[in-house]
Amino acid sequence: MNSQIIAKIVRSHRKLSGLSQLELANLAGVGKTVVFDIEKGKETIQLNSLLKVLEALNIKMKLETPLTLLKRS
Amino acid sequence: MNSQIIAKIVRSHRKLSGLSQLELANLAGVGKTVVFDIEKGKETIQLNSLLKVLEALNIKMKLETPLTLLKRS
DNA sequence: CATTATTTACTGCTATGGCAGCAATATATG
DNA sequence: CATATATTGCTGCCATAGCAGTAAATAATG
Repeated sequence: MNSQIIAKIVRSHRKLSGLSQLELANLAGVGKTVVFDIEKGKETIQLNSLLKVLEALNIKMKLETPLTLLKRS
Repeated sequence: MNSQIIAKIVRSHRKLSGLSQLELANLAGVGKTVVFDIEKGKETIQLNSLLKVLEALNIKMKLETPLTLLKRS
């Protein structure tokens, strides 16, 4: 997982949901620049901004660990 | 998934790996403040910083989407 | 209990993320 | 083709993330 893959997933799901970047930004409660930057693969976006956008798109983040402990959504 | 859950996962896995926060920070190539902040549940951590720390702990981030497209690790 | 190691907290500093507004393309629609 | 909408790419500004250094508090060890 890296910012480029996140970019593709966000963009494709935004398109599939029929939202513009501005609409998604408003839905997620972030500025449009954040959506632009995420879809551009920016590595330095902040976690909360990314999580807001993912939540607006109904995409869940999961962490997969070698030890199968504490896996939560 | 939120920053509090990420905090718990990072802390528990760091402990299990026998690393201090400073050692983990050095391994991950970030400042010690970043590890402190992640384990404190800071929401405004930057994505690349988080990804570096997760990678150092061998934790993979995955995105789970309603449409089963583009799932990659 | 005393000593060491670790974690937490605080500091000032620098770099930059996030923001709105505007302009320029690019895309879609009639 | 003409118009409307969406996107990308700028801009300056402000807030703050990240940094190293230090010190205090906590935990671990002999």
